[in-house]
This record gives sequence, C-alpha cells and structure tokens, in this order.
Amino acid sequence: MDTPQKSVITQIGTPISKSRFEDSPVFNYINSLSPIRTIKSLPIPHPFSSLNFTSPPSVFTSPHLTSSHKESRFFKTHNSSSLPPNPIESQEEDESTPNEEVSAEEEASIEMGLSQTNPDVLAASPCGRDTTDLSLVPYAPRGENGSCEEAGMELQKMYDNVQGKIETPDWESLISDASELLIFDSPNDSEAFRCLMMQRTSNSEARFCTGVGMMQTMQQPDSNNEHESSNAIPYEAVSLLHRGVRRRCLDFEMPGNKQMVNENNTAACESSSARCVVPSIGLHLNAIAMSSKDCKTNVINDYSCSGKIQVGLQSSISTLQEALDQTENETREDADQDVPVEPALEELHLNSPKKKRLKLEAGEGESCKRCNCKKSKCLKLYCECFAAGVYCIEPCSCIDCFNKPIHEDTVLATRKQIESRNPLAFAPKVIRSSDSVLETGEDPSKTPASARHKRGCNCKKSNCLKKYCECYQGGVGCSINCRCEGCKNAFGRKDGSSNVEEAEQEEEVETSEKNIAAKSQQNTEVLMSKETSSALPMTPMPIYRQQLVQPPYSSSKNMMPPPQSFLGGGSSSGIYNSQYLRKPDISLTQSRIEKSFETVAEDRAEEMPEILIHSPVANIKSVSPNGKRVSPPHLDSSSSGSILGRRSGGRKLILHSIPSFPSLTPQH
DNA sequence: GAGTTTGAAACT
DNA sequence: CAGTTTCAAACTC
Repeated sequence: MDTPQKSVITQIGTPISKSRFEDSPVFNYINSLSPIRTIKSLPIPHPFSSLNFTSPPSVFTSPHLTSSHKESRFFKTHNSSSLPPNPIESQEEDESTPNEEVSAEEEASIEMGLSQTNPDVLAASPCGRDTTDLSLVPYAPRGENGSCEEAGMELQKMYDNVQGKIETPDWESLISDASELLIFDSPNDSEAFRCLMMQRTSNSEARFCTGVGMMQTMQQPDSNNEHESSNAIPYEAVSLLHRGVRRRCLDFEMPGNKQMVNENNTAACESSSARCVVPSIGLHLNAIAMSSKDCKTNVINDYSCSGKIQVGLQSSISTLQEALDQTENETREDADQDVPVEPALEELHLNSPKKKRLKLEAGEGESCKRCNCKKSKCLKLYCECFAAGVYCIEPCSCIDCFNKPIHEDTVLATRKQIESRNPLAFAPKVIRSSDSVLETGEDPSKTPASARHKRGCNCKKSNCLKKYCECYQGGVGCSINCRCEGCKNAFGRKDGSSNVEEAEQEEEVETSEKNIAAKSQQNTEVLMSKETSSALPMTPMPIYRQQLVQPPYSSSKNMMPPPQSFLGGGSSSGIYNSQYLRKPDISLTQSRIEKSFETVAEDRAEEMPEILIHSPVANIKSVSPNGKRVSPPHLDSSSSGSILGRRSGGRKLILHSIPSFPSLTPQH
C-alpha cells in the first residue's frame, strides 16, 4: 500500500509541487541540493541555517539558561514563523506532507541514498524541521502542528487529495528517519539540533526510550489519522521514540528498523550515542555516553544498547535496496516487526535474573543510562544520567528525581554550578583521540590505549580489573594520570604494559570451557546461520541476537570490555557530543575531519564485527576483545559473507556522511 | 533481592 | 590539596 501511494505521490507530487514550491525558498534550496550529496546542503546558506542550528547544542552542551531561551525561541520561530495557524490542515498531515514529497522525490530519483537523501530533504524542508521539532516539543502548540511551514501548508493543500490516501504514520516514520539521517550526516548542526530535540523530547516527558514505551507506541502504529488527539500521541510517540532512541540511545532496544536504515548509513546506530559522541566517541562511539554512546556512544553508542536489537534487525537488512524498501515500509515494519521483535528480545536477553545488569551493560555505552539514585536527586554526578547529560527516564529507579524535563531549570542550574566548579565535569570521561590512531598508525584494534580516561582512575582494590575502575569501564587502559594501585587493567596498565593479550588469554582460558560447551550448541546455530545467510540476505535475527547477547554471558564478567569502550570516549551525553563536535572538530581542517571520520568508521568497522559479525563462528573464536577486533577481517566469508557485505555498505554510507561533516565546518 | 564493596563525587 | 563523607554503581551472596 505504502509504496504505491508513495509512487503516486512522487509522480504527481513532484510536478504539482513545482509551481508552488518554487515560490518557497525552501523548495529552491531543496532543488539546489543534490540528493546524493549532502555536502551541498550544508554549504548552501539556506534560510534555515539561521533558524535551526544556530544555537543548538547549547541546551545540553552548556547548561546555560540562555540555551533554553534560544531553544524556545527557536521553536517559537518555527511555529509561529510561517504558518498561519491552519488548524485544519496542519493538524494531521502537515508535517508529513512536505517531507513526504521531498523524500518521495528523492527516493525516486535516487536509488541509494537513504542517508543522503533524507538528510538533505529534511534539512531542506523546514517542515521537516518543524515537524521534528514539533513532535519533539511537547510544549509547542502542536495540535496543531499547524506550525508547519508555509511551503508545507501549501503543498499540503495541493496534495491534500493525495495525502488523504497516504497514511501519516508512514511519513512520520520517514521523516523521523530522515531526521535521523540528517542528524547524523551533519555532525555539528545536526548534533546541536539533536541535543535540542533531546531536550524537547525530554520536556515532553514522553519517554519512549523505554522499550515498553516503544512497544506501546508501536502497537498503535498506523491508525490514527483521524483525530489530533489520537494522532498526536502516536505521532509524537513514534517520532519521539525514534529520536529518543537515537538521542539517548537510551533504550537500545528500540526501533531497530529505523536504526537499521541508519545503520546502513552506518553511523547511525552509534550515532545517537556514539555519534553524539562522534568525536570522542562515547560511551562510545564514545559511550556510548561515544553512544553509544553516543551515539553512540554515544552513544553510542551507543551502540551497545541498540546493538543487540539493531543487529538482529540489521540482519534482516542487507542491502540498500532493502533499506529503501524499509523506509518505505517503515511504518509497516514498525508495527509488524518491532512489536514482536522487542518482546522477543527482551525475553531472550533480559529475562534472566541478571536482566537488569544485562540491560545496563547493553546500554551502558553510552547513553543509555539508568540510574538508581536515592539521595542525590539525580542532580549530582553520582547520577549516571545526570552525568551523562541526559534526563532520567522511566527505566530509572531513582527516587525523588529532579533530573527531569519538568525541573529543567533546576537541572540546568545545577549543571551550571557543577561546571563552574569543574568545567570538564560533564565531559566524557574517556577521551579517545582518533588522531593518536591515525598519527601513530597504530592498529586501533590493538591500541585501546589511544583512548584514555580523562582524569585517570584511583583504584585501590579492584586492580583496575573491574568496572569500579572508570578506565576499565571505559574500555581504556590506565595512564600516567591514574593513581591506581596494583593496576592490572586489561586494556593497558598504568606502567604502559598492556594486559590485553594476557587478559584475553586468561579470559579465553576461562571462557574456553564455556565456549566449548556452547560450541556444540552453537554449531547447530552456525549451520543454520550459514544456510540462512547463504540463502537469504538477511540472517535470522534470533541467531544474531543470541550471539550478541551471548558474549557477555559467556565471557567473564569482568574481562569483557564494555561495549562502549570500543566506540569511543565519552559517549555519554548527547550534550557533550555537540560540544566536542563543535570545538575540536571544528578546528580541524576538512581533511583532518575526514580523517577523524575515517577513524570513526574504522572504529565502527572494528566494532561492527563485534556486534554484527558475531557470526556463530566468530563468536566462539573471538571472545576476547582483541580477538573480536582482529577477527573481523579474518572472518570467513562463508560464515559472515552477508554480514561483511553489510558492513562494507555501512562504511560506504559513513563515508558519504563524511563530506557533509566538513561542510558544516565552514561556519567557523 | 539484599547486602557488601568500591571508588568517584562532594564536602570540609 | 588532603582527608573525610556521601553516594550509587558494581559486585557478591
């Protein structure tokens, strides 16, 4: 259904829109853009620039009160700016319409560029922005949505007929995807914007991060076109959900599909967490928290979180074409796959008594923080959420939590206070320097040392072998900065010796037995996976999931490097990501930026193997961190052929996004 | 799930 | 800056 509709729209819409579109600067801008080349979009001074990202990240980045104002302003501008409140039309499909058209056009025109196309489109279309914003902004007079842009309105009117047929949800998802893409593609602005969105989202208090939330949302996927109320919820929920996931990477579990699309883009997954973290790489991509953390790593990083699900989902998507299809069918997929999938995953992975821990581990990376604060009100760095620069969400078990959008002022004030005391307090704890890898030419896989804990640890009893150790937790070796005693950090001792191999060996020894036992089990799975992979582009999700999940189980608790660690440094907070992007990266020359990106890509690649390439075989063989990292290239085509293909594809996409990044830099 | 351990954060 | 206390995550049972 969707596809045909779209096609209709595309065909019809394009011609029709032209007359009207041309009038709007936005459209012009869109036209000027090459769907494939995101780069273009950035350089081009579009009306947006002023509106959108000017002061984006401020919100989280630096909890300045002004930031909030800016944001509000930002939103106001959008909302009020152009649209004469047209409650009627705007209500439901305003948002979707414009974007849709554009996306449709672009999709039609471009076979590939999911990532590129959408981002551009979004960027180009104010409506897209607005939509996003609106959806994100609870406070914004949404019902209205009316706040779409003129162009959107006009278009909408024009296409009203067509649109009527179209289901908004699809578009919404598309939009959200596009937004994702956009976000990822344009590190700086997007980042900032993301942050913005984040706040807004949080404000909305709609916390979709949680799988549950998702589930709920997903369950009502399409429906609702009719009333605002009904629509509003689903729309926001869905869109928010997606965004929320990206942003916080919070609940990994979520929108696999969406992310998958992104994933094809590659950066995406991590992105949220990691990405946010791109530079540092958060809790992964820097943890995660670089997150993923962020992004991811963020993010990623963020990766970890989404990793499980994503992987599973990814397995289902091996080709761009698929991705495209997916985009088209997103809604459907969400409804169909996500719902069932999520629960399944949860059960698979999280039912065990260790559910909580596993969850945390998965999400640790980055950004997926879930605190359990009782006395700090989540307003101190004790609180992981607060420290990560994110609001607490449902999954948190905190008591008397003030780290919520409602208490935005308090949060910001507190943050400010803490920052005044320690400007780097909210900076990623683990700083990964892409430069080090590049410059030294070190093998990233063997040099976790390239990333270091910002201040170093102070461990006394844990020997830096447990997560008590922030270095270890961050997946980095101890450094001169550390004041630890009896350091045995598996990622690198303070004295410079690396225990990684040793640790691995030990771990392997420990796990070998387990693995052997598991091997027999997995053999069956392996065979299945091989068969499946060979037969189908996508591998059976269950297998991948298991594998993904398994590693943590099988491996010794302590020895397994936190997922985030691979992604990068402090993924943690989306907030910071923007900062990092702006400050360090901005200063970088384009070439250098590219390099960094490449590094990221490499890291990703490294990472991907871990997650994606957990073919049964690989899994068995490479339990240890190194093994995983090194193994990827060695993977047998037989076992991971499809995966590799995907991987390469992912990289390719990442590279595409690279150009866009530099484009942002010009601002400086 | 409760209790313990641990080390960062906060405080003095 | 050093010492102490508070805190929540990590870990153990």
